[in-house]
Amino acid sequence: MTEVEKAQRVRRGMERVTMMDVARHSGVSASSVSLFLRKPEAVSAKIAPRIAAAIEKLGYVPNYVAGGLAAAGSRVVSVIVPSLRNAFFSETVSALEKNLSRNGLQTLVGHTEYSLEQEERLVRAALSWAPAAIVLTGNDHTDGTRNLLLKTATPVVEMWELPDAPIDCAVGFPHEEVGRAMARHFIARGYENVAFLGARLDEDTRAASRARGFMEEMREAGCKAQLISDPAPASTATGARMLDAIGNDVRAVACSNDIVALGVLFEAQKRDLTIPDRLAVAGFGDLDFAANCVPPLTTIRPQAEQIAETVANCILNRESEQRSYRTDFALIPRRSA
Amino acid sequence: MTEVEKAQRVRRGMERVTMMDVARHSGVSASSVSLFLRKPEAVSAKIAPRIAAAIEKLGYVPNYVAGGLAAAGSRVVSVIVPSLRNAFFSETVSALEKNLSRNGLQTLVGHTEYSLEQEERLVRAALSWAPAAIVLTGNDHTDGTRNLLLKTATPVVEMWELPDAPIDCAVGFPHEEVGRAMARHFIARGYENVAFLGARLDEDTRAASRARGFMEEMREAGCKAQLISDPAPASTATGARMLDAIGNDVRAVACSNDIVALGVLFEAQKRDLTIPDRLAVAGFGDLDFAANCVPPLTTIRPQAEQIAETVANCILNRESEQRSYRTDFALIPRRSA
DNA sequence: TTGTAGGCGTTATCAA
DNA sequence: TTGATAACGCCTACAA
Repeated sequence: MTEVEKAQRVRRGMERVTMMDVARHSGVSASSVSLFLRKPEAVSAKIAPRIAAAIEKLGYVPNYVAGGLAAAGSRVVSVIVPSLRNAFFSETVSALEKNLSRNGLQTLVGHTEYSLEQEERLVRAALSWAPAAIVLTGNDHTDGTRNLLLKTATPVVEMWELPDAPIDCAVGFPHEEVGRAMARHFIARGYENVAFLGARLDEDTRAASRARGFMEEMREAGCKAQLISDPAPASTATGARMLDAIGNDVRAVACSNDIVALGVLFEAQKRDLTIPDRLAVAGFGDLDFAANCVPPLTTIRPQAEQIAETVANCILNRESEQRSYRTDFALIPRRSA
Repeated sequence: MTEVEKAQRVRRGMERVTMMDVARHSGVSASSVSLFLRKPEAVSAKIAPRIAAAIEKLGYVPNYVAGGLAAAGSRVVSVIVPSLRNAFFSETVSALEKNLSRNGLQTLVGHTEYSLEQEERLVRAALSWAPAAIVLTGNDHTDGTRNLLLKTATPVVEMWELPDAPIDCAVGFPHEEVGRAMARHFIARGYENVAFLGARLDEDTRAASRARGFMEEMREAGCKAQLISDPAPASTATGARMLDAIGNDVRAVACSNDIVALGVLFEAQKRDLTIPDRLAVAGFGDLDFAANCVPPLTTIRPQAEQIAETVANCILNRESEQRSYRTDFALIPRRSA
């Protein structure tokens, strides 16, 4: 069979250019090719260019599947987030991918749509790839997920939250404290009748923690605080809708996140409620628009990049096991509250 | 070695529960276990429960790496997008993942940050996983990428755009027409001095196509149209900044996308420019806030879900090769323009 | 219906 | 430095 014929068969998916083909073509053994691919300097200057030329000519693409099997462990990291549509997580995944790919690791994403059962299914599938690590969001998992993960040797990182009993590593910050910080900000400004507007709190346990911290701190300060909750996902429409549910005498609202807060801003504008004089508004996330909207939004900046970097470090330097890393967050006061 | 000992070794990563272990434990052969896993009904009612019990007890997780090698083809689909931070693509990836995982396919994402060289690297890595398919964004690729993909038997889908010469399948819509549609809308409303505000047009070739279509249609109608371009990524800040660059007599602006348009809305509000009386604004994307902002935003709805579904179909029904599928888009007129 | 044998394309271990 | 050889864990014939 000529090389042209082989190329045709390859294109039709009947065959595939293997390391052995490269070896034959350059007159060396497959092991030398393998060695060249992993440590080019370990092979003599005589055959290196021959191998390189053969790879180029034959269009050889290494097969990581076979490599992973032989080496007992693949170069993929499985990242499981609640939703990619959520800016926090798409940003985290984005930053994580950047950090990992720099080190030759690839990212396999899954999203749970906030379902713990779906998460378990994804974890099971992820484990099937013998990944270099598994990254999960939060600390709320089914028993099945937990058992699966406790039983495996695969490094596990839980992110965006700090569990009391981490499965392995954890990177995040305490959301209750975020809620408390926002509450103290409100108290300092003299807002004594306030509300928390929460979207999908049953599923978004991090937002629920923020709500809890906020409510507690407020009540401990003797303020009147009500918790509004909408089962719909966070959106500007949800924010606008929740504004209907609060009493006329509420002076300030803390929102699930900036999207919800933006909805409140718009709705307030429609109703001619002056912000912050008539109603103060705060969000969470410091998304792109928070600094530019009218008025600019008081919010909490959570440092998604720092989380991603720390997670990547956890995975790359495996010496540091079973540790929890706390990342920063900062309250950014702006004109809206 | 007792089972407890084995479990310990597994946890330490020294060993792994294989199909053979399950087979031994349930007193059948490995092929029966394999068969059970793929076609549970093909195995006798006698041994099926025994196998199931052993899998459960041993915590067996199938190894897709080995499976993929033996079956010559893995169950991953590699999806490469410019950026996950961009709502269009995170939504597409999200919808795609949903459609694919329903059919037992997993999603491997990569993002290029709008670099064609990075895309080539990602394609090379993707190919190494012997994926079931590769999904790319747009039709602008390096020669290397194109050659790599032309040479392989792996199905390729280009999405979000309709190339003149697709590599394999393509799913999307013509962005020039989107720009023209927006221009016609402006013309119908009597806006005769207009501008296009483009973010990162050198890299975002789809936005550039929209800009081109818009400008051409406008000029063909004898209107005055200027093209503003900012090298920064699309953001509200970029939108606000670009508003500075247009002349005082411009009556309407079409934006790269809704985020940029939102920035314009905010900036206009700061300057007390009434919208749409003093300045009409239109976006692209129909993002969450477009219907709720003040005033609501005239925009183009691109149907990311339809794209994702069609791409998934292309991958799942391989009979339909080398076809281009055109997806819908619609101009949504709202108060801003 | 169940079991046996061979092979998928690499990597790791040794010996030369 | 290089090359032969044995895994890696599973799937797919084929045989029983």
